[in-house]
Amino acid sequence: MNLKELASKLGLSPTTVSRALNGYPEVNEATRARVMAAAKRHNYRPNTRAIRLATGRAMAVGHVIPVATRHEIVNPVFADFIAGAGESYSRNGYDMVLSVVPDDAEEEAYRDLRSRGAVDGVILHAPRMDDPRIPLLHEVGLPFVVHGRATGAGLPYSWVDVNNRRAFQRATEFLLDLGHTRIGLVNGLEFMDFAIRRRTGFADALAARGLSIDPDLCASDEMTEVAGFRAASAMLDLPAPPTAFLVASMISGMGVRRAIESRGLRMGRDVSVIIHDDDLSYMKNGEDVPIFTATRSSVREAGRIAAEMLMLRIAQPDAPPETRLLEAELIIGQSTGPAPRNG
Amino acid sequence: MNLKELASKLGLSPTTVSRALNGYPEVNEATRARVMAAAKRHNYRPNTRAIRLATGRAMAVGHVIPVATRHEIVNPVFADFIAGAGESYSRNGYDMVLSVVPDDAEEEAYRDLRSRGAVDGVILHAPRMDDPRIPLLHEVGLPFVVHGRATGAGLPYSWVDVNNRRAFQRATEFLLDLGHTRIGLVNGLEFMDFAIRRRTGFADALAARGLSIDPDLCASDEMTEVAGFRAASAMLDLPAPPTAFLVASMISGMGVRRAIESRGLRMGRDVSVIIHDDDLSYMKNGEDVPIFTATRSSVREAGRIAAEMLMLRIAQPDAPPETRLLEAELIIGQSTGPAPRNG
DNA sequence: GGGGATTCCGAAAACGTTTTCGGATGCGTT
DNA sequence: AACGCATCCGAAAACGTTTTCGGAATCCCC
Repeated sequence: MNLKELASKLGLSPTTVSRALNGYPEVNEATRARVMAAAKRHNYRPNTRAIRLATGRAMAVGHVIPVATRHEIVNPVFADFIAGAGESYSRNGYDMVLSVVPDDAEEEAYRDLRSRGAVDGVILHAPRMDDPRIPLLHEVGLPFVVHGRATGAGLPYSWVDVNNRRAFQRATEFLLDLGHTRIGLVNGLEFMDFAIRRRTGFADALAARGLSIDPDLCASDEMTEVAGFRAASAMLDLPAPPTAFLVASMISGMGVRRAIESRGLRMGRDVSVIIHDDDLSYMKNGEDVPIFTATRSSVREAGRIAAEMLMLRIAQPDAPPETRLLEAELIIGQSTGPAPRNG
Repeated sequence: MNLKELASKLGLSPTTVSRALNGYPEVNEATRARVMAAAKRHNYRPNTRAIRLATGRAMAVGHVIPVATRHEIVNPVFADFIAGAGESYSRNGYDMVLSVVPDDAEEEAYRDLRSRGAVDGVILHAPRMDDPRIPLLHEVGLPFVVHGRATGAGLPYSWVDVNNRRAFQRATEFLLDLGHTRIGLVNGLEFMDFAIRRRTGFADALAARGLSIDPDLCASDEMTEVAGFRAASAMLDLPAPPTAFLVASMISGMGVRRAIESRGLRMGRDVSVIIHDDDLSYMKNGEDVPIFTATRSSVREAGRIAAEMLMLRIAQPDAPPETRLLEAELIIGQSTGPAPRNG
């Protein structure tokens, strides 16, 4: 059932039917009602392909996800962000298209999406320092919103991000208040912008108490269970091991916990741990009482917000960039306690 | 730069340029080369929207992911499957569109995708027993491939699945061979088809040794860390606790491990654990030597295969359904050992 | 009852491709 | 020289909408 058929069934022109369905004012309310009823009865749905060609809009937004060797982006955090964004899209009649490409073809993928006219805008994931994708997207004129920030990007752009610096600063202060002075940082990859900011927050809090970073107590790696285990193990085997850890994610945190417990130590008593909790639907940090003390910020909510922002930008491409800084809350769980007396 | 402009720049008709670029034989090789060169020079890319309208194909496949109350599908396993499928799609010039909808609107979402002409086919996720979506997709005539199987579906359909029954049967036999007789099953939700099959494999192996299932040693819940912890805790607190666990996923397994260790027991010595390992990129089961003994099957690979199958079906909608049963391998890690003498 | 404004609707162009149908040219064969 | 057959190319229709432009009623107001 297409527009022409529906129109002839109603004894109207396609023009009028189209206008009736799209809420244009220049159509009699009586005939509009008649058209609506007929459309519902024959469950007519306008052909997306034709709409897209006629209007010149794709009514779709893209997420390109690089894959393979270097750095794995397909992680649970990403999945939850996507889910949040997807909710916003479908509420607004947009489609979400995911483009999985080898990581050396990412820039090409953006150009491609743009010139093929497959999407109206994109979300940029996992920004790095001086991220080349930002000037690229400006150049090709594709509206975009960044999830995170990219230190060093010359041009202004829209972003939504968690206040990572502040979150880790507060977490560090909390540990310091408990008497911990040797704190291990199990960070994400430090070419990622968020990891840099977290490290800064960590360093700032230490500096404010006259302490400085011990390079032996800093690790930077993928946020996997195994990497967390490896990093924590190395630090715990030091002559002067840390009494507390600041950890980049829930998953890394599980590895850290395993390292602690496999040495016969108990988390929360012998060694304290604070993680960053993205509030993932499939990785809840406990039920009523949190397992880990954590800095928490829902990445799913961030996805919703980023999507809304992007659709707004698409509607008004010349509006000034919008930014949104989300504060993480510090929630107290069972994984922290006062520093042991004679560490 | 569109086709008409490129054609006039070359002094050719749009027809010829189109044919040259799409490899049709009725064009002189010399002019084809000239066209190709010009296309590359002006980096012309045909407009997807126009192609879709002209050819009547969407060159896109859909994944609808229900979200909200009932059952959370946005999990790491899903993410890895998507990544695998996405690789296949982009290699073949297909787009992947994700439709995130409230779970009571899932059927409507399929009808919508179909009648709007937004996709050429879909992948069906997380099939349940007597899944109503299978007859629905048959009815609306949308090519599809199921990830998993749905016991009770009357009509034939294409699927790719892991041999879950056999995997859990083998794992159970392995534990029995080690002398374990009280084995706890920490299963997924048992309205999901794969969970039913795993339970069957478990029961079959027990029955073959003259044992039967103890209802107290069976749990069925979401595959989260918390749920795994809860289930294992309950069983370990039984008067006659299990000496081994069979666990549905890596994440549940971490909860089980936490339950074991929080009781001062050691996994692999006091209590054995076998998990199912989907070989997730972000949840590797150890590096060189696996942490958990596991039945392993790459869900990413399953995604690749399912995508290939779907694109084939789209090309030949009348071909008979194709099926693909993947065997899981049993890999030995550090989480299993002989049953303790006096359990 | 004549004028302009308002209301409602339709014909046709446009979006950028693919595809059908046919036409022109050149070549080999009789 | 006539014919058939490849070979190569173009005009125009088609895909299913939206949108522009205009036209015919009807209404309102003096």
